[in-house]
Amino acid sequence: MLDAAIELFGEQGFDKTTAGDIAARAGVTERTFFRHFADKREVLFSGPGSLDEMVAKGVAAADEDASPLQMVIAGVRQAAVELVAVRTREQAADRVRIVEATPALRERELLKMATMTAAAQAALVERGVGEPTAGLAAHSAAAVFQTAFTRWVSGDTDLGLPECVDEAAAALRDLY
Amino acid sequence: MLDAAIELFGEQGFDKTTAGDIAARAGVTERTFFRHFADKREVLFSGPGSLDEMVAKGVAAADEDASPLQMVIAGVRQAAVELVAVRTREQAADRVRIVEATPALRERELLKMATMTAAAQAALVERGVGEPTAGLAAHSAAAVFQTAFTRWVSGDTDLGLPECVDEAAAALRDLY
DNA sequence: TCCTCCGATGTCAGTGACTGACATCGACGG
DNA sequence: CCGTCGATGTCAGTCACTGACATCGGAGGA
Repeated sequence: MLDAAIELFGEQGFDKTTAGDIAARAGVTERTFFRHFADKREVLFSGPGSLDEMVAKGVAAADEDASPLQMVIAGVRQAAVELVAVRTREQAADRVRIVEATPALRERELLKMATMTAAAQAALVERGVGEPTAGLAAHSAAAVFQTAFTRWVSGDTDLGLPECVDEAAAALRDLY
Repeated sequence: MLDAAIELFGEQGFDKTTAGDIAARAGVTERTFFRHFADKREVLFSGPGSLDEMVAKGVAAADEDASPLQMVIAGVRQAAVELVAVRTREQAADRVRIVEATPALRERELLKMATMTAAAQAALVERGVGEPTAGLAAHSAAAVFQTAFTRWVSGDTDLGLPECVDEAAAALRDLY
């Protein structure tokens, strides 16, 4: 079903593909499609294991005497490690191509990213960081992740995703 | 039309309000509604003067020998100044209440924010900042703006929006 | 003054995303 | 062999949005 969706989106684009098309290729009914996914876009965002949990785990496991920023960055690095275990760069690139081509999908991606940011913030607060600081740090970490992911997918580098995170984190430090 | 929409969303919520309802209260047809707004959500995001332009203007006007981060923050501060000239805190709070209550609207808001971030990044690049640095700085500035805006709207402070931006910018510096 | 043109609006029919209610069917325990 | 239950199919309906075409009122020229 997920495969059917990715195929069709790749072939004819997201907008030209109806929910019925996807269901048909997957051998089910449109109705069952909507029982599995809240809406048509969600097909592309419902892999196993959410970014949220990965990041939260990473933050929780971060070094005791690290700064808030170091803790969240450890969190997104952890997420990066777990992510490459599930998806190849090739798959990620295909997915990115589809998402970038459709505003509606970009929107959904931003929502997922915001959810991850909120999870990171909550995890920081859990570890005793103040609210405003946690929010700022979480957003910074999200920026690092996004920068790293974009670079990784672009193919301009041979680095793995976690190494790209390290690189982006270093660039962030240089902002000051 | 915009007023009709805000009223109805406040009264019965976004989901329970059809595009036809809004049009009817505004004394026009549903079809005309969709000629003015790309979709139902867009009503809440199509005020006069976009954040993008304000930020870009602010970045362009920033001090010559400022750091990239200082430039973008000047940009969002400029946007803050122009924004309070158009909307009262009360109006902003009403709008926030509606948006927060509806995932679909949160999504759209995130898209607008991302657009602003992209504009900020482009403005930085325009002033000679390197791509990755510009991206990170723009995201940081977006985080500052969001933090400031949230605080301003919350009513926990008597500060104006621009002053909240200053406050958040100071908190960002303290991350290091 | 009348005609013409044009932008804004109304009308209508159609597509597609999603939802609720109900029927069906196959596995599984009793 | 029967009852139950979760997953699926069926069907009808609502609503967001779109394209094609008709209408209408005002600005400007003959």
